[in-house]
Amino acid sequence: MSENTLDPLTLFKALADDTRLHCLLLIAAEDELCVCELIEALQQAQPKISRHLGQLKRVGLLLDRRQGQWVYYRLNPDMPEWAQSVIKDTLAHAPSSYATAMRRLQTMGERPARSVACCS
Amino acid sequence: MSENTLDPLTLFKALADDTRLHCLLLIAAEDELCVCELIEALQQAQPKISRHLGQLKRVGLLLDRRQGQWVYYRLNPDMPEWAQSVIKDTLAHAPSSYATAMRRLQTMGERPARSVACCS
DNA sequence: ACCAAATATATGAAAATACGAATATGCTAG
DNA sequence: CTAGCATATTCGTATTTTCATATATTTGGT
Repeated sequence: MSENTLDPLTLFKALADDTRLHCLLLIAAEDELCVCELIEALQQAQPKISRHLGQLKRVGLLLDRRQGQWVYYRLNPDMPEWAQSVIKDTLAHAPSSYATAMRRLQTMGERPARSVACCS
Repeated sequence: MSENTLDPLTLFKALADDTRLHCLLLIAAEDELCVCELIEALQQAQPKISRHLGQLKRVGLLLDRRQGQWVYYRLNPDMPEWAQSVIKDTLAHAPSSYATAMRRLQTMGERPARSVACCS
């Protein structure tokens, strides 16, 4: 299905776009986010966010799960160690740019309830 | 002159090309390499190598010094901590692809003498 | 079954990037 | 100063990537 081993070039290409990088960093910081939250945080059109999330998923950086009408994305825990380190290092550096998106996220009303699938 | 603070997006864009990534990793592994060594190791045309090295230098990842007819490139020690970590993590992962280039480098005859500029 | 909300995908067009070929620059030797 | 080697840059083109718009899919509610 999706390519198995993530190589450095593929990782860096995936991170070489503003929208993708922000999505990934926000998700890494928040553990899990749904598409509508990313749309709000980054103030970007829905197809744009969705397309980029799709790419990140396809190269093995993200996993998704559907809960009702929402789709939540999280880091793929099977990502190679070194790739996780790269993301962690980048996240720690935390430039102001991504703090802005984070603020929008936190002041966002109506965030879908993250109920851990209880009753199907 | 060159932009001062290296942001994540700029770093990842710089690493999102096969030639640039290989150049950077080889240089990181060898401390310092001249253009002709990279040409040999990567088996790429001279203007191509030169152009990519120029980009890496412009964003602040590399420094160069001229010694006679040769130009040696090395990592910029003033690069932010997190960026150095990213490179180090990637290097440690060392995919087979870049081992090939490394081998070409080591079996390369006539490598210019790296004499630390003694007599000018 | 039908409608609305959330998300995904397809389709060109526009923008960014990379490339080869030719040329320019800088250095050394004679 | 001329020739030759190593490296850099320019230029036009080809390739890749991104985008907006429209459309499809999935789910929940009525």
